[in-house]
Amino acid sequence: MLVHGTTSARIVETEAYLGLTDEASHAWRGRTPRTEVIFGPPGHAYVYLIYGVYDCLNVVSEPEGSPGCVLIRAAEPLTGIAAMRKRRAAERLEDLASGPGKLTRALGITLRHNGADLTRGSFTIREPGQAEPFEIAVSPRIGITRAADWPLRFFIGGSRFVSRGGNLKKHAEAVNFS
DNA sequence: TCAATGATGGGCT
DNA sequence: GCCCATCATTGAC
Repeated sequence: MLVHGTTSARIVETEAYLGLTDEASHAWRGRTPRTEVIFGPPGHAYVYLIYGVYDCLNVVSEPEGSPGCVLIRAAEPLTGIAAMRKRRAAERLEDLASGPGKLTRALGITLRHNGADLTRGSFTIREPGQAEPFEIAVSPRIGITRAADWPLRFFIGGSRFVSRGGNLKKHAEAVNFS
Protein backbone atom coordinates (compact mmCIF):
# COMPACT_ATOMS: atom_id res chain seq x y z
CA MET A 1 0.00 0.00 0.00
CA LEU A 2 0.97 3.61 -0.60
CA VAL A 3 1.14 5.86 2.46
CA HIS A 4 1.46 9.63 2.67
CA GLY A 5 0.88 11.14 6.09
CA THR A 6 -2.54 10.13 7.38
CA THR A 7 -3.71 9.01 3.96
CA SER A 8 -3.11 5.53 2.56
CA ALA A 9 -4.34 3.47 -0.37
CA ARG A 10 -3.97 -0.04 -1.74
CA ILE A 11 -2.18 -0.02 -5.09
CA VAL A 12 -4.38 -1.83 -7.63
CA GLU A 13 -2.83 -0.88 -10.97
CA THR A 14 0.73 -0.27 -12.20
CA GLU A 15 2.72 -0.04 -15.41
CA ALA A 16 6.37 -0.89 -16.01
CA TYR A 17 8.70 1.40 -17.97
CA LEU A 18 11.88 -0.41 -18.89
CA GLY A 19 14.40 2.30 -19.72
CA LEU A 20 16.84 2.26 -22.60
CA THR A 21 15.00 -0.36 -24.69
CA ASP A 22 11.55 1.13 -24.08
CA GLU A 23 10.65 4.10 -26.29
CA ALA A 24 7.74 4.96 -24.00
CA SER A 25 10.06 5.45 -21.04
CA HIS A 26 11.23 8.95 -20.14
CA ALA A 27 14.67 7.44 -19.58
CA TRP A 28 14.85 6.13 -23.13
CA ARG A 29 16.67 9.23 -24.44
CA GLY A 30 19.23 8.90 -21.68
CA ARG A 31 20.21 10.72 -18.52
CA THR A 32 18.95 14.32 -18.33
CA PRO A 33 18.18 16.58 -15.36
CA ARG A 34 14.60 15.32 -15.38
CA THR A 35 15.39 11.60 -15.66
CA GLU A 36 18.24 11.69 -13.17
CA VAL A 37 16.27 9.98 -10.38
CA ILE A 38 15.27 7.10 -12.68
CA PHE A 39 18.99 6.28 -12.94
CA GLY A 40 19.38 6.62 -9.18
CA PRO A 41 18.89 4.03 -6.42
CA PRO A 42 15.68 1.95 -6.38
CA GLY A 43 12.87 2.58 -3.92
CA HIS A 44 12.82 6.29 -4.62
CA ALA A 45 9.99 8.35 -6.12
CA TYR A 46 10.10 9.74 -9.64
CA VAL A 47 7.35 12.36 -9.93
CA TYR A 48 6.73 14.30 -13.12
CA LEU A 49 4.17 16.76 -14.47
CA ILE A 50 1.95 15.53 -17.31
CA TYR A 51 0.02 17.81 -19.68
CA GLY A 52 0.94 20.74 -17.47
CA VAL A 53 -1.80 19.68 -15.09
CA TYR A 54 -1.30 16.43 -13.20
CA ASP A 55 1.55 14.88 -11.24
CA CYS A 56 2.34 11.20 -11.79
CA LEU A 57 4.14 8.94 -9.31
CA ASN A 58 6.67 6.26 -10.25
CA VAL A 59 8.82 3.98 -8.11
CA VAL A 60 12.41 3.56 -9.28
CA SER A 61 12.89 -0.19 -9.66
CA GLU A 62 16.35 -0.90 -11.07
CA PRO A 63 19.79 -0.80 -9.43
CA GLU A 64 21.63 2.51 -9.40
CA GLY A 65 22.92 3.40 -12.87
CA SER A 66 20.30 1.27 -14.63
CA PRO A 67 17.06 3.07 -15.55
CA GLY A 68 13.64 1.55 -14.89
CA CYS A 69 10.54 2.45 -12.95
CA VAL A 70 6.94 1.53 -12.21
CA LEU A 71 4.09 3.99 -12.69
CA ILE A 72 1.43 3.79 -9.97
CA ARG A 73 -1.79 4.06 -11.99
CA ALA A 74 -4.62 3.49 -9.51
CA ALA A 75 -5.29 2.83 -5.84
CA GLU A 76 -8.10 1.94 -3.50
CA PRO A 77 -8.48 4.51 -0.68
CA LEU A 78 -7.93 2.96 2.78
CA THR A 79 -7.38 5.68 5.40
CA GLY A 80 -7.67 9.47 5.46
CA ILE A 81 -10.54 9.37 3.00
CA ALA A 82 -11.97 12.65 4.32
CA ALA A 83 -8.64 14.38 3.66
CA MET A 84 -8.57 12.92 0.14
CA ARG A 85 -12.07 14.16 -0.61
CA LYS A 86 -11.00 17.59 0.58
CA ARG A 87 -8.21 17.62 -1.99
CA ARG A 88 -10.23 16.11 -4.84
CA ALA A 89 -13.97 16.08 -5.47
CA ALA A 90 -15.35 12.63 -6.28
CA GLU A 91 -18.86 11.35 -5.72
CA ARG A 92 -17.99 7.68 -5.62
CA LEU A 93 -15.14 6.19 -3.59
CA GLU A 94 -13.95 4.23 -6.60
CA ASP A 95 -13.38 7.47 -8.52
CA LEU A 96 -11.19 9.06 -5.85
CA ALA A 97 -7.81 7.56 -6.82
CA SER A 98 -8.64 5.59 -10.00
CA GLY A 99 -5.96 7.14 -12.21
CA PRO A 100 -2.32 8.27 -12.01
CA GLY A 101 -3.24 11.96 -11.82
CA LYS A 102 -6.15 11.38 -9.48
CA LEU A 103 -4.23 9.38 -6.88
CA THR A 104 -1.38 11.87 -6.55
CA ARG A 105 -3.88 14.66 -6.04
CA ALA A 106 -5.92 12.66 -3.53
CA LEU A 107 -2.84 11.71 -1.50
CA GLY A 108 -1.23 15.15 -1.80
CA ILE A 109 1.78 13.97 -3.82
CA THR A 110 3.44 16.68 -5.93
CA LEU A 111 6.64 17.46 -7.81
CA ARG A 112 8.35 18.37 -4.55
CA HIS A 113 8.30 14.64 -3.70
CA ASN A 114 10.51 13.87 -6.70
CA GLY A 115 13.51 11.87 -5.51
CA ALA A 116 12.00 11.04 -2.11
CA ASP A 117 13.02 7.77 -0.41
CA LEU A 118 9.91 5.58 -0.31
CA THR A 119 11.37 2.95 2.01
CA ARG A 120 11.07 5.05 5.18
CA GLY A 121 9.39 8.14 6.61
CA SER A 122 5.85 9.47 6.20
CA PHE A 123 5.80 8.93 2.43
CA THR A 124 6.28 5.20 1.87
CA ILE A 125 5.19 2.05 0.16
CA ARG A 126 4.65 -0.87 2.56
CA GLU A 127 3.03 -4.27 2.72
CA PRO A 128 -0.67 -4.09 3.48
CA GLY A 129 -1.47 -5.53 6.91
CA GLN A 130 -3.64 -8.35 5.70
CA ALA A 131 -3.95 -9.15 2.03
CA GLU A 132 -6.84 -11.25 0.80
CA PRO A 133 -6.25 -13.63 -2.09
CA PHE A 134 -6.13 -11.71 -5.34
CA GLU A 135 -5.24 -12.12 -8.97
CA ILE A 136 -2.97 -9.94 -11.04
CA ALA A 137 -4.10 -9.38 -14.61
CA VAL A 138 -1.89 -8.17 -17.44
CA SER A 139 -2.72 -5.92 -20.40
CA PRO A 140 -1.10 -3.44 -22.81
CA ARG A 141 -0.17 -0.07 -21.38
CA ILE A 142 -2.57 2.86 -21.55
CA GLY A 143 -2.44 6.36 -23.02
CA ILE A 144 0.98 6.21 -24.65
CA THR A 145 2.04 6.57 -28.28
CA ARG A 146 5.23 4.51 -28.45
CA ALA A 147 5.59 0.79 -27.65
CA ALA A 148 1.91 0.90 -26.73
CA ASP A 149 1.25 -2.81 -27.18
CA TRP A 150 3.77 -4.09 -24.67
CA PRO A 151 1.96 -6.09 -21.96
CA LEU A 152 3.39 -4.16 -19.03
CA ARG A 153 0.25 -2.99 -17.26
CA PHE A 154 -0.56 -4.99 -14.13
CA PHE A 155 -3.74 -4.63 -12.11
CA ILE A 156 -5.83 -6.42 -9.51
CA GLY A 157 -8.35 -8.54 -11.40
CA GLY A 158 -11.92 -7.48 -10.71
CA SER A 159 -11.03 -4.35 -8.72
CA ARG A 160 -13.53 -1.51 -8.98
CA PHE A 161 -10.73 0.96 -8.32
CA VAL A 162 -8.69 0.63 -11.52
CA SER A 163 -8.32 3.57 -13.91
CA ARG A 164 -10.78 4.64 -16.56
CA GLY A 165 -8.88 2.92 -19.34
CA GLY A 166 -8.90 -0.18 -17.17
CA ASN A 167 -11.58 -2.01 -19.12
CA LEU A 168 -9.09 -3.47 -21.58
CA LYS A 169 -10.21 -6.97 -20.77
CA LYS A 170 -9.65 -8.16 -24.30
CA HIS A 171 -5.92 -8.73 -23.93
CA ALA A 172 -5.88 -9.29 -20.19
CA GLU A 173 -4.50 -12.49 -18.74
CA ALA A 174 -4.55 -13.38 -15.09
CA VAL A 175 -2.19 -14.94 -12.53
CA ASN A 176 -3.46 -15.88 -9.09
CA PHE A 177 -1.84 -15.02 -5.76
CA SER A 178 -2.78 -15.83 -2.21
C1' DT B 1 -22.72 4.79 -22.10
C1' DC B 2 -18.98 6.68 -25.14
C1' DA B 3 -16.12 9.74 -28.13
C1' DA B 4 -14.23 14.26 -28.64
C1' DT B 5 -11.89 18.15 -26.64
C1' DG B 6 -9.61 21.99 -23.94
C1' DA B 7 -6.66 23.08 -20.10
C1' DT B 8 -1.82 23.92 -19.11
C1' DG B 9 3.49 23.84 -18.28
C1' DG B 10 7.91 21.61 -18.63
C1' DG B 11 11.11 19.08 -21.50
C1' DC B 12 13.07 18.39 -25.66
C1' DT B 13 14.22 19.31 -30.91
C1' DG C 1 7.18 24.99 -31.46
C1' DC C 2 5.65 20.53 -30.54
C1' DC C 3 4.94 16.67 -27.68
C1' DC C 4 2.91 14.50 -23.66
C1' DA C 5 2.70 7.78 -19.06
C1' DT C 6 -4.31 12.89 -17.87
C1' DC C 7 -8.80 14.35 -16.48
C1' DA C 8 -13.36 16.75 -16.35
C1' DT C 9 -16.68 18.32 -19.22
C1' DT C 10 -19.49 18.32 -23.08
C1' DG C 11 -22.76 16.61 -26.24
C1' DA C 12 -24.47 12.82 -29.24
C1' DC C 13 -26.86 8.41 -28.79
